[in-house]
Amino acid sequence: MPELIVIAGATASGKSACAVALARALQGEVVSCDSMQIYRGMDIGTATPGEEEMQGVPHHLLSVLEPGAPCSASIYRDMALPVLRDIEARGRTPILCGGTGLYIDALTRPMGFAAQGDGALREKLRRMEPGALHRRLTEVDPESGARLHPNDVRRVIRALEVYELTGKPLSLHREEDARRPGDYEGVLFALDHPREALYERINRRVDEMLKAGLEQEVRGLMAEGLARGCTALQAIGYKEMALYIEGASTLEEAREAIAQATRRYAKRQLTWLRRDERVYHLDAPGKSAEGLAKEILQILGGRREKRDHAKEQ
RNA sequence: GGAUGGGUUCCCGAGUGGCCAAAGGGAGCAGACUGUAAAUCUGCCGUCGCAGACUUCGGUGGUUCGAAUCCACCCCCAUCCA
Repeated sequence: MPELIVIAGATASGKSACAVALARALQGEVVSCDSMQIYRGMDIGTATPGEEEMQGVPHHLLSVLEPGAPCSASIYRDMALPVLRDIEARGRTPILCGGTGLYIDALTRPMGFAAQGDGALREKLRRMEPGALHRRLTEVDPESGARLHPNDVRRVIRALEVYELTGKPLSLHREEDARRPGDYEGVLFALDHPREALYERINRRVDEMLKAGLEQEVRGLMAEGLARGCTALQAIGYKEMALYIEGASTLEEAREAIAQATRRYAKRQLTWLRRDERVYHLDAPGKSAEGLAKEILQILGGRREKRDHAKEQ
């Protein structure tokens, strides 16, 4: 299984710059792994790197979907695999960079994602009350029933959906997946900051986004008549700005709400990364992107040595 | 100076004699996560802890078997009158 270098870490931890520095050192190209930067017209609020930040390094999977288009971990993987293979075919090193943990796993862990979502079926299930849904799941798939909290309606519905669509319980799909290899062996790096410092960086970044014209960006998207439930409008920064633009909040309230939602998001990312045993945690404070890239190269070198060693034995 | 309304645990906010360490929400912390993942969901949340104990509801002093809740005085805040 080929290795895939992944720059992970919470939002605002400095991933983009680090990925660029590493790409320059490795003759590599950056592949974004971000569920929101993938959308067109959402550059400011998602902190999509601009020309200058990219420093000539090719970037992929940024701004490639229409904001109204659906996306999912599975769709993302279908788009990312050919990109990764193309980069490799050209003799260059892909560097995955992004904060969407599930998307990272879609490429680096064996995940089948069973059946495609079925809107009508979901709609039908959504009409049932949560307790009944959960009881039904427990009947057809006791394992998933035990694993999922009755209030986790979204996942309960998905588990039921998978069963209805494939005739096989989700837990069985997961078991089968676990026996297959993933597409890549992920080598993940997280840029760690003390919590307070990270929150400080987030606050600063929100102010910068506002200054850079987030309001105009959101107005532009709204003018396109996006459906209220679409992916783009569930992005942090966008839903809050939409409220402000509609007059439901003040600008100051929107700013605070964005910063707060971003902090909570960062926290969830940290939880996700903490339980991922593959992650190399790098102390980021005070270090340049180049310095961090150098550390990563050292770790990669060490891994290679170990691996070659093992082969010789 | 007078009148009225208020001061509750990090914040907002319920609570008007025992069922109150005190509803609810927010924040914070921790966790989950297989086609919505920047989404969605869960737990903890005065202190120590096993039971239980201890300290809290602006301050002080009362009434009472018992007070965040009643009384007195005081301090602050808001609005109105002067």
